Amino acid sequence: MATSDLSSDSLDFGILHDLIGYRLRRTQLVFFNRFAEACTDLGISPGLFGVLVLVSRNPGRTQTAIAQALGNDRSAMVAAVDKLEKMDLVERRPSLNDRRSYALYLTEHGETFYQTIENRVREHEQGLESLLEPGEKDLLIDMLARLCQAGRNGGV
Amino acid sequence: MATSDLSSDSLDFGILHDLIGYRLRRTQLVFFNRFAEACTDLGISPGLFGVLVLVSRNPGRTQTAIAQALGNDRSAMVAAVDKLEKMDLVERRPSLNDRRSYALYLTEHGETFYQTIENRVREHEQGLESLLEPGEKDLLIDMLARLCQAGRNGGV
DNA sequence: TATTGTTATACTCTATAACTATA
DNA sequence: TATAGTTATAGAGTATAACAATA
Repeated sequence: MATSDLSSDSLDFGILHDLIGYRLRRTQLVFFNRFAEACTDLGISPGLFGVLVLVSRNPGRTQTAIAQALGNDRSAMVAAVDKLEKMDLVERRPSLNDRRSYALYLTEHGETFYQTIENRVREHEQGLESLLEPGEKDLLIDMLARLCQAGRNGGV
Repeated sequence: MATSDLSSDSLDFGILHDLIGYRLRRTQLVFFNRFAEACTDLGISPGLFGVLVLVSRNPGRTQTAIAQALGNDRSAMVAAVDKLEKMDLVERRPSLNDRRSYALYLTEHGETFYQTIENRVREHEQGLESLLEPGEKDLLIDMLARLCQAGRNGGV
């Protein structure tokens, strides 16, 4: 194979490298994969981790409340809570004032497990954060939060 | 329904709001949905747009070369190129020096179409970019590019 | 009538393995 | 033997529609 063909040298990305959306997608994929590497032995995906955080910080909320906060459909919560319940991390308790809904709580094991995985996630975050200059992370988070607000309305 | 229950007030996101990965996921979802709104009538998803850009800027490359540049598996390119070919935007030409592979080119219609959609995407980008202060976009792109490099090796 | 949890369903995206024809 | 394109397949992730129980 000659090196003069068109198969091996780097490609021109044109507008792609200047598009926030494209950069977001690629970077988010990196974070997702790195998260999976860091937490796969614990059986927790980024999505499940989000549920754990919200249940930990907001015990007693319903599945729908957690789903709405995370921006997911409530139907997606069923399998997620099923999985977390089978792992003995979360439990559904009958809601006191509304017999249609469950109140979600971390189990005793879930509380200690949560500390473990939150530490793991903090380490994971700090590892990636080290690619930024001091103070840049806060600005990055702030910019992403502002861009996210475009999702709340149709206009810009 | 009383307002004193635990269903309606905003939730505590704990560590989640400080995690770059979580912010990336939410923001990327907003961009994806906005892109879809802007380009759904043209039948082009963000992924297909990436293929169009790379074929436009690098005519004659193979499917595998495009796939690798975009970080996708070769097998995913088959359906993508099939779709773009049915839309008369891209054509597979037999490769001159390797009868296993195809060389990808924009069709004549693809060239004019590409100008249309690139303009559409530029408008879309500028709309979201307006949520940032002047000069912030370049820094954002730069930070995302640095974070992306964590995907090229296992270390940090 | 509206809402909660649930089920069934489907659609996208993505990755893997195996096949063929070439190299 | 290795590679390009292809196919079949499977796994996430996500969304919609409809249902029973309850509000």
